Amino acid sequence: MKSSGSSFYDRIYRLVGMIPPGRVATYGQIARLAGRCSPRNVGYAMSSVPPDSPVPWHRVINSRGRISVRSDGEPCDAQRQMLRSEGIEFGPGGTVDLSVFGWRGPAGEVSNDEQW
DNA sequence: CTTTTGACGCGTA
DNA sequence: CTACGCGCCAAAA
Repeated sequence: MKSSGSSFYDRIYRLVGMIPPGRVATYGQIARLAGRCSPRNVGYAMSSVPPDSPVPWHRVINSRGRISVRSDGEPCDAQRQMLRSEGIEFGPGGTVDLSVFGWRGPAGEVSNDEQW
């Protein structure tokens, strides 16, 4: 398979890449699944996500169900549109109902066929 | 090698 | 509901 072993970043990308459409995961969620309980690293990893990475980073938002903002200080409008396109609805203020669109985790995706 | 930063999480006020 | 501070780990300079 692949000479992975890049770093724990690769783990983040993989977890994010397994998020099903119409679902959103939080940084803390990814951080926990990644094995490291540092939500900051997840955000940092996302920001470090190269444009050639097949990682739907737009499906990763903060625990409050809000879209994160970049260093620019303004959230990516495109991200909100993409999530909206996937069937995710935003409440007043741009909040997402994690109780409905919150990703249950790899347990709800792994079909025993997905290998790491 | 050390230091700074970084798309966060959570508790408390 | 919002605002502030602390904690966390890793990568980049």
